[in-house]
Amino acid sequence: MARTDPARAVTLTDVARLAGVSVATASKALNGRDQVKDTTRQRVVEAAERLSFSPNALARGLLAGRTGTVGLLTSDLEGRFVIPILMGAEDAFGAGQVSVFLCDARGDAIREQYHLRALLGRRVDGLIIVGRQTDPRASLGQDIPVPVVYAYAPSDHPDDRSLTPDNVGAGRMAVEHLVATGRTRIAHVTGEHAYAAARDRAAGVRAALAAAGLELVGDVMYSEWSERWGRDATAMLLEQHPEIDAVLCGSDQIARGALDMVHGLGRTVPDDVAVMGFDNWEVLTTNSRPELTSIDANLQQLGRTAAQWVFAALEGKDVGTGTEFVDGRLVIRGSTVPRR
Amino acid sequence: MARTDPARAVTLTDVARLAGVSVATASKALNGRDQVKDTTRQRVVEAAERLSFSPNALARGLLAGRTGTVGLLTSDLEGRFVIPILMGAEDAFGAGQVSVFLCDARGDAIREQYHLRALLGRRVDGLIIVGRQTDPRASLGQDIPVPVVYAYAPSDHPDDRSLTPDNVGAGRMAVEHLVATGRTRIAHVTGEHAYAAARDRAAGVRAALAAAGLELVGDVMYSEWSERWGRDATAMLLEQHPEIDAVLCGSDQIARGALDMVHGLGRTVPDDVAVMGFDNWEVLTTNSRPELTSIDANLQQLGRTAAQWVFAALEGKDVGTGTEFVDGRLVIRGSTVPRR
DNA sequence: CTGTTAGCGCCTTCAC
DNA sequence: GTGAAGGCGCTAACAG
Repeated sequence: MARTDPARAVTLTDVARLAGVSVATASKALNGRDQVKDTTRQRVVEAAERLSFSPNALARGLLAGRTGTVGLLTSDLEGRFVIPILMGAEDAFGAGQVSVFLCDARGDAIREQYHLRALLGRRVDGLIIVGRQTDPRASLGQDIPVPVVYAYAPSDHPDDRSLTPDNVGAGRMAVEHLVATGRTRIAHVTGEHAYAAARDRAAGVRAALAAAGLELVGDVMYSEWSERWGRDATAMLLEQHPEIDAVLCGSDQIARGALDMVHGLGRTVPDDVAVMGFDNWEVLTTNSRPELTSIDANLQQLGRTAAQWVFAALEGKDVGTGTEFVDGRLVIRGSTVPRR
Repeated sequence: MARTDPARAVTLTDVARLAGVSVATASKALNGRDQVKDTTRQRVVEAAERLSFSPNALARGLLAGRTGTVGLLTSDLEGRFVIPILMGAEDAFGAGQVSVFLCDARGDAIREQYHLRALLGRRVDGLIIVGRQTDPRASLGQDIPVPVVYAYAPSDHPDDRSLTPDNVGAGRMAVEHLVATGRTRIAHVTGEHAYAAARDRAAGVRAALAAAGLELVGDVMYSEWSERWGRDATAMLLEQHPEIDAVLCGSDQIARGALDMVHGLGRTVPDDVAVMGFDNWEVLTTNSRPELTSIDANLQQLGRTAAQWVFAALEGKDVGTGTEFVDGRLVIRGSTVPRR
């Protein structure tokens, strides 16, 4: 293991001493201030490199009031949503410029408070709160001393700033794609009715069908977000409505189950029946046979925007209030369009 | 959005003034030092609460030389391995006691150096480096001024401290389970030969078969870590070796493909053929029909141990050097044992 | 018991 | 150009 007792971290004082200047001069030299003779700067820089000096960001932050640090507080156990959001945020901040504290509250309000206190104590410059559903979540309140952006799960308070996928639009987009590929007898199998994501997508589906002069085959089928449900629902559908030519599923998991069952009942995808899902979870969509068309929620983009808002707010810009919706993106694969 | 210009964060000085004591006394009162009169402590605590004071961890860290902060530096894009490890680390540290910086180098050495500098500049107390394969990775070197533990991907330097899944043992464990359920004609379909995980598991498989007086059916089949390969390989296997009674797959993804193909060729799982995988990736294992037996790598445990080592090293304890292997855990589901 | 003093590492005035 | 001094918020050591 690396040296455990580092004697003492190297400080600006050490660099200054080695370069034979005062700390003030060393500071100026290293920070590109212009009131330093070139040769002096040279000496200081060399000394810093020789000691592999890295300035103490704590001391700097203490003085500056900025820490270059952001908290990402999530309740998304699996990391399925939070990871792309984290990556988007890193993109926006620039690697190494801003570091991100990632805390997982595990759906526990007490733990969330703990982490919140810890983050504020560490003087993060801003907070991004990531939920695991798109249903509004309880606001952290208005008296947090740093900018807060709610991502994925919007805040339930209108004065907060939130960013969430446009699931109504995603539902619409899905149906428009199916209609464009010539499908007219479309069913919708989705997850729990308790989830806004399920209800919103269904609303978009209905709207787009109406706009196309079509009707949904059967009712929207709500149940659990699982492959099992996808299989069961599809079996019922094909039994009751054999004329179906598309099963639009509320998630990629459900779609995988649907795909399975369509095959199991001797029909082909996409020729007899198109199947598509939502989320574009690649491990599911790119490994099925055929690969699965899906709507990607653009979470990385969402994370990038959230980070930009935090940043903008820090600079005193007004980023507004309320919830903004991020457009999804259609990813077409073999389950809706035959390879030619 | 929350208040953007916080005037100024509330400081111990504010609390002290409101309570009518000196900052030193306020500090002692809030930190449970015993040389404070009870009524005074009361007043200070009340003042702190009224102002919702939270101590500046930067200032504290500056003084103490400890920041209560750990860096988790990963190259695991998907977060599949890093998330359980992060959670284990949080468990070990205790929520709110230690905060974790999560940085994703995205497999880029330059970006890794950037993040490393940033983390050291922020004076993390320790580092956990998480790779995305179990193959040894380049050491960060011996002159990092804080304890470093390599998790999942061990370091290639013998003086570093590493923690990685015991894949040989996992392979053995898998075969022992299959043999215990009465299987004797076992094939092994796995991922890329370039991955130590694939080779190690295969070595364990061979060892356990030999110990049981059995032989592998055909050769170990190496190719890609995908469902597609699981399907293709299984089709070939059942064609060439129709006597097979178990397909042991190198990952859950491959196992899903195998399951698919066994069904597709009109055999039943687990009655005719048992199927099992590795990793216990629940979205795959618990949604198949039947559910998939797998070996869980105990990554959360791995994260917990890594964190404990960092912690121990910080307290000057010797945590040794070299690579330690974490045992896997057999998770039995319907794909190897029929429900009765 | 409480207050004063000093200093953690750094940066920013302000003299020289 | 360079150095000395002050202060960011906090705690430990020492006075009172």
